[in-house]
Amino acid sequence: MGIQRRPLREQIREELLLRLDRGDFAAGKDINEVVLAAELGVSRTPLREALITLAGEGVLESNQGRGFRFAPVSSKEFRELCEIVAGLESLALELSDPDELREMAPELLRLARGFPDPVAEQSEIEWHDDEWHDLLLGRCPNERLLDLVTSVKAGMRRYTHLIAGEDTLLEREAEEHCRIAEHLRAGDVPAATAALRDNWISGMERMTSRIPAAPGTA
Amino acid sequence: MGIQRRPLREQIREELLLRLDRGDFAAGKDINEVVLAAELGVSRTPLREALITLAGEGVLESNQGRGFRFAPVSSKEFRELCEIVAGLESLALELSDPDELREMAPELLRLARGFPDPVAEQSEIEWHDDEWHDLLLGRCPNERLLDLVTSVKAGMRRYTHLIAGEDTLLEREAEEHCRIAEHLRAGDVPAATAALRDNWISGMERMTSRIPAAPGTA
DNA sequence: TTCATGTATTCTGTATTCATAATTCAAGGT
DNA sequence: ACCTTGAATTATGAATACAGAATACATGAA
Repeated sequence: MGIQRRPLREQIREELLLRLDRGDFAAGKDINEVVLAAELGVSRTPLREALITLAGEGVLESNQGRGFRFAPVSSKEFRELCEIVAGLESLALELSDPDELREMAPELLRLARGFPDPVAEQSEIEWHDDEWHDLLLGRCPNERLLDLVTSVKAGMRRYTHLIAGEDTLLEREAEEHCRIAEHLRAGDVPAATAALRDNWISGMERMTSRIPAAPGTA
Repeated sequence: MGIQRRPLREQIREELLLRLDRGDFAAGKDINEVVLAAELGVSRTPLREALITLAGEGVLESNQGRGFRFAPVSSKEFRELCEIVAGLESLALELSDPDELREMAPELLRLARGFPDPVAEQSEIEWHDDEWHDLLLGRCPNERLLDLVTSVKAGMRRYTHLIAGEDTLLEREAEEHCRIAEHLRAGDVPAATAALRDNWISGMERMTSRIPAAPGTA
């Protein structure tokens, strides 16, 4: 590829999401723009542009005069996000060409089975999960829908690090992925859609207990 | 209410959406930030913040070095947006409390019937339609979902002015709204959901013919 | 001691300035 | 005549500067 020339705001946005994954930011804590800009080696302007973008995606919240903060986690919001993603992903599946889905099923199955690798890195696992879902939706012709899914999932990143080191959760996940892939291989899209919904809803229920109740935990 | 103190970027965003509704902007035409900022009486900074927000919502698109432009309309995108909103609104309906929906049904019916008012203003009609859908979804407990619907609908505003003066379209719309409300009154949420989906899909098909094919029409 | 009030400080929100990429147009060469 | 090339112009992307709101703190009264 040639020299990449992308707006700083996008690079900053990605860097912030990365840091979010690493759990660098205390949720609910105000962001100091000057400090963060200095840390990133950029000026406040593109930083603020990135912050505004993230606020639009629900990753951050902004209050007049008090700037931005990483939105505190709450089981209610997590539930809401899961419901949304479940709806969007199953919609994407319904809009995909059934034949192409069937073609893709073996690959999906292979990926799902190779899930609980020996002792994979945590970040590796999360990436793996994302990749599986991306592959699943890749054939959906509705590009706006795919963008939307990506955007909403960005808002869920605050919750992903909570599953750190939970092997049982991941096994259940892999199991359900297999089931979805099986349905697709059989050409039964409605069943696959239902299984996908279940995947998100049950995942939500498994997670919801480990979300701290009190919002203002310093 | 007290004194309103909101960031300029939000006010600017709304003003731009308003102008979009009025059809002030030629789709596909580049936006000159200096000129527009002067026109609005603000500096480029909050204007750019609003533009970035709108780009995140899909109303605008931005290309490196070439700034922002109102995304050209395309029947493909319109179809995609309709599919998304249909999915999101029916999801919202499914997540609502059936009893509350039934309580609300008479009001919905009343509004739907009062639809094709004598010779209402175009903007009035659009507002009326929005209000009906807002009322329909108002009882959904998933706040994030409602925000998302609002955001996606903002991206559809570029298409609303295309229905100007199409009475038959509006009549069909009112008719379908009645049908949805009837289902809700009967307590049949699945049927209402299906009707809502149909409402969007058929609306899409009715509209799709009047979207100019060529993107670069000055 | 506790609460209220005034002041100082910090940080955001907005404006302005600067640098550089993109576009336009004209001149020269094929 | 047409294409290429380069300078000039224009507009964006980014940095800096400024004004005002929000917060913290200290001082004083009840």
